[in-house]
Amino acid sequence: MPTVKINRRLLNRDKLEAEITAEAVRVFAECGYEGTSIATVADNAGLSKQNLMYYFPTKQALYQRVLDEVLDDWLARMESLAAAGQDPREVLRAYVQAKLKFSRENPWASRVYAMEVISGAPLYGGQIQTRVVPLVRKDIEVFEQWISEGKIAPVNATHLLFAIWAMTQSYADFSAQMALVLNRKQLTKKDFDDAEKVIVDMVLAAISVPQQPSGGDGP
Amino acid sequence: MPTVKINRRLLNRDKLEAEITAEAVRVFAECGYEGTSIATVADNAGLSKQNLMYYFPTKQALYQRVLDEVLDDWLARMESLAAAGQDPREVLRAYVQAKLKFSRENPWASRVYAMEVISGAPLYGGQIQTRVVPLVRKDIEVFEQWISEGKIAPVNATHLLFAIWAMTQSYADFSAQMALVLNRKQLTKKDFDDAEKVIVDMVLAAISVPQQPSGGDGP
DNA sequence: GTCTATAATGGGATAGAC
DNA sequence: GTCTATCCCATTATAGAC
Repeated sequence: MPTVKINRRLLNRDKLEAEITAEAVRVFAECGYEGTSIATVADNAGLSKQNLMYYFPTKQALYQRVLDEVLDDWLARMESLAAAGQDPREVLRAYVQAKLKFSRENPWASRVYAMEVISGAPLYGGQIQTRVVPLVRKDIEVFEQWISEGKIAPVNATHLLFAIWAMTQSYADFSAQMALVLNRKQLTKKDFDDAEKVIVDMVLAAISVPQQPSGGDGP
Repeated sequence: MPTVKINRRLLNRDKLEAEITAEAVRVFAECGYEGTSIATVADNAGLSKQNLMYYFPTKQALYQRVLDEVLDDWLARMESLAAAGQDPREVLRAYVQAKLKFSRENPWASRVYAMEVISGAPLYGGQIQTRVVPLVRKDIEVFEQWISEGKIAPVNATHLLFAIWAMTQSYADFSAQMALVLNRKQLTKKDFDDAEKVIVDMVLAAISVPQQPSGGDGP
C-alpha cells in the first residue's frame, strides 16, 4: 500500500518539522534572528545542518514558520474575549489568566514575537496587519460595546487592552530581569499567581470605577 | 599651549564617541546585536569601519558602551520614586509620566535594553544585578513603607512595580504593533497622553481601593 | 532523505603607511 | 587619528553521490 507509506512518511515529516521548529523557537528567542545559526538549531534538533535545509530551504523560511506557529498557538488560546456575552469581569479575568498562562507555558514563543515587533516587525508586519490587528480591533469593539451598555466604566478601550497585553506578556519577555529582582533562578508558579491577582485587580478596578478623575484626590 | 590642544582633542573625541553611540543605539535596536554590523554603524555615523574601531576596539565594547549610556540616561531620569516623602499619588503619577516620557523620547534606548533582557541578559546581567536591582528594591521598599503607614492599599509592591514598568515601557518596545492597531505610521503625542491617563488611573485605583477582592462583585 | 564536499559571502579584527 | 589592504573565520546555501 503506497498510500500508507506516503502517509506515514508525511506524518514523520510533520513530526520532524515540529521538532525542528520547537528548537528553533528557543534559539531564535535567545539569540535573535541573525544570532541564530541553522547549524545550532540542527544540532539541538539532532540532525545535520544540510538535512535541516532539506526541510526548510532557507533560514528565513524557518523563521517565518516559527513565527507562524507562535501566532497560531497564541490565536488558538486567545479566542476568549471575542466569545463574549458573559459578565465582563469574568471575561477579563479569564483573558488575563489565559495570557499569563501563555507567558508561563510558552515563554520562548512570546519572546520571539516580541523581538520581531521591537525590531519594527520587518519580516512579519504583514501577518500582524492581517491576522492580529483585526482580532485586536474586535476585542476593542467588545470593550466599547460593554461601555455603551453601561456594563463597565468608560475607559479608553484601546489603551486598556495595550495595558493588559503589556502586563501579561512582560512575565515572559522580561522574566530574566524579574527573576533577578526576586532573587531566584526563574519565576515560580506562585509568582504568576501573585501577578495574576495584581493584574486582575488593576483591570477590574479600571473598569469598575465610574469615572476615575485623573487629577486631584479626596479630602 | 599643549594643554588646550589636548583638552580640545578630548572634547572632540567625546563628541565623536557620542555620535557613534547615538547611531549604534538605533542600529542595535533595529537589528539586534548579531544583526548589527559595525560597518553599518560607522556608515551612519559618517566614518569608516576601521576608524570606528579605533574608538571602540571591539563590537562588544561598543555594545556595552551603548547599554551603559542607556542605563545612565534611564537612571538619571528615574530618581523620582526614591525621593519620596510626598503624596504617594503624586509621586506615582510623576513616575508614570517620567517613564512614558522616556519611552517617547528615547524609544531606541528602551528597545536595546529590552532585547538584551529578552535574550536573557547574557552580556548585561551583571550590570542589571548591581545597578538596576538595588534601585528596584528601594522602590519596592518605598511602596511597602507607604503600605505600613496606611497611605496606600496593601498591594503586592513588587508586581505593581512590574506592572508599571511593563505598561509604560511597552509604548517604546511595541510601538510598531500599536501603530498598526491605531492605523498610523507612528504613535502621536496624543496617544501617549491617552496612555498616561489610562495607566495613571489604573495605578491609582490599585493603591486606592482598600482591599480589592479578587473574586465576586458587589450588588 | 541523508551524506560529503564546496562554493560564496559577509563581517570582525589586525597590520602598517601616512 | 585616519587610511588602504588584508587576514580569518563563521555561516548561508548549493551540488552531487549514495
